[in-house]
Amino acid sequence: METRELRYFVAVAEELHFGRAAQRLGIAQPPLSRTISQLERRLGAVLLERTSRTVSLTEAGAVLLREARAALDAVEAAERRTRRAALAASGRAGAVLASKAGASSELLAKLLDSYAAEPDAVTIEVLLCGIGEQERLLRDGRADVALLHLPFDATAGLDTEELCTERQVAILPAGHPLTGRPHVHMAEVTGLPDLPMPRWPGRDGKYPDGPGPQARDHAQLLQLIALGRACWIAPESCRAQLRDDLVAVPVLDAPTVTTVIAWPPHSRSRAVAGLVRTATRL
Amino acid sequence: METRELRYFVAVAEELHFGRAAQRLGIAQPPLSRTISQLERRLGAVLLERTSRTVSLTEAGAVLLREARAALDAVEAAERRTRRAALAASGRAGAVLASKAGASSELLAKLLDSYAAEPDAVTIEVLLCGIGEQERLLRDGRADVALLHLPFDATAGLDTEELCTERQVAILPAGHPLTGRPHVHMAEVTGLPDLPMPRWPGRDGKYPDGPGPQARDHAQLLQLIALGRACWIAPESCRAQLRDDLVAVPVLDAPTVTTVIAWPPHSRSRAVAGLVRTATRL
DNA sequence: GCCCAGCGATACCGCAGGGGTATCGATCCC
DNA sequence: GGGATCGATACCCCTGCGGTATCGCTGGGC
Repeated sequence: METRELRYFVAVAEELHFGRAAQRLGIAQPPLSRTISQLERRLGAVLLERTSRTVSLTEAGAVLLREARAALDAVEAAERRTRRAALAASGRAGAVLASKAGASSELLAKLLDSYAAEPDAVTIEVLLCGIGEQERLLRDGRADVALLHLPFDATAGLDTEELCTERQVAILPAGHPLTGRPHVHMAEVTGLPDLPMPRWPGRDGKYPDGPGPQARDHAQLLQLIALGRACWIAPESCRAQLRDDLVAVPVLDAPTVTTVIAWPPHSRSRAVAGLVRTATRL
Repeated sequence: METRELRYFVAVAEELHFGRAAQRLGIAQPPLSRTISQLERRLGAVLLERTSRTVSLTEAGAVLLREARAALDAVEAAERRTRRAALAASGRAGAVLASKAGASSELLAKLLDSYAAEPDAVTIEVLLCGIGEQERLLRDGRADVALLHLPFDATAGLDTEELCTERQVAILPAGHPLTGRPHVHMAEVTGLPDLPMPRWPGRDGKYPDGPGPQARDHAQLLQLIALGRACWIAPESCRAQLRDDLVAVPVLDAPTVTTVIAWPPHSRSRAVAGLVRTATRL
């Protein structure tokens, strides 16, 4: 199977429409139809059920969609990592570290400082990204290593080392009645009708249903809390970055957050190994 | 990048010889040279250092070799799993489970029995394989799920669930002085000059250096022990399969062995999910 | 020191196959 | 029933992959 065939199939499987898929791929519809038929013949499996009005995935097609995405990610990763290795050899950027924007910035700063002091340190490019994006970045080679936060991020298929564990705090607008308390419980925070939890967009860019306001990033989130429209629960290390108009109160029964450093299991380059070693020594 | 290019590159990178690589690929040498040059030009990276006598990998080439193998495994897995899904849909085999030959056969039997009793059970094909082979089988799609034994097998890049933990026993020939003891310590077993540990072939098929006799599989191993030429340390569940001329003695300070069920993280099919669920309930 | 063997690169050719246009056949909607 | 929509088919062109012949370089043998 060639990656071209996989790319074509993924396009059709996602669009469920040969015409649109062909447009997306920048080719005409007939060669696309032909390629898919060839793929089906070679695999000995019907991948798509076509009536002349609708296209739908068969069981085997669903499997191939899942597997093809993974395989294409791996191919893309190979390409990106090779390019990066060539740059590294010629003295340019060494590795890319992905971290959630706004999270654990002090840990990140300490890590980068300590690593830079290592004798064989290379340049580390930092890629700040959205929630849950790190796994994809690692899989398709845009990043070599990432900081994840359990239990929020999935670590399936990644190698990890634990770095630190911390409790969580509730972020509330200054002046809210609860801010006078030395600590609170989950139920007291999640049950506030006037301060619901904001909703985050999922991977598809859509917001889940619910009562809370919509927030796209950290700045919006903090703004919403300051405006008295929402509250939030976050690792206590975020206290260092809090604005004056926000107050953090420890939540006694919130799950603790563990920050881990993660990398794709088979690709432990010198730069990644050095970063991991430095991180575990912090 | 097309898989054809990756296959070609891997062949050259492994042979470090264009002629032999071309032969292995079943093509002539010139198109191979051309394809590699094109690949290098497109990546903007020198992958191979050629003098007219020798070929060697550059840094970037080593990275691509590693990544290309992973990517090709993923593509192969996509192909195999799709074929299998098509067969499953037409009522044939449902999933392939890999397990070390001769290991934890009672657990395996219980698992297969319990799973078969599930309402939505499909046919499970069992693939008995050699030491350390399971990871590769899972990665390239020849197997969907495997039984692994920690700390011997690597679980990097796999999702796992623990099934059971057991102590280890020393396997000795009947009549050996230590067989009268209720238990022994590691040092007493590993230090026996007359009963060294057998050597196993690695992934490359070669035997490591050392004093012990060479063994290729379980039967040979047991035969060697019965002959008084070797001893072995194994999980205690293997007692059930022991021949009369062998004796198992608990080893107090041997590391415990944990059997886990493992599967590739992104591909949790219905059959795999069912097997895992059944296994954790045992 | 010269020549030959071995190896990768280059030049050139033929054709399989990937991509394009035109069109057909089927289905849904008004 | 006619038009619109969509995937499949027929046919053509040309890219690009693979083949053969050959070159250029290098190391080793005499």
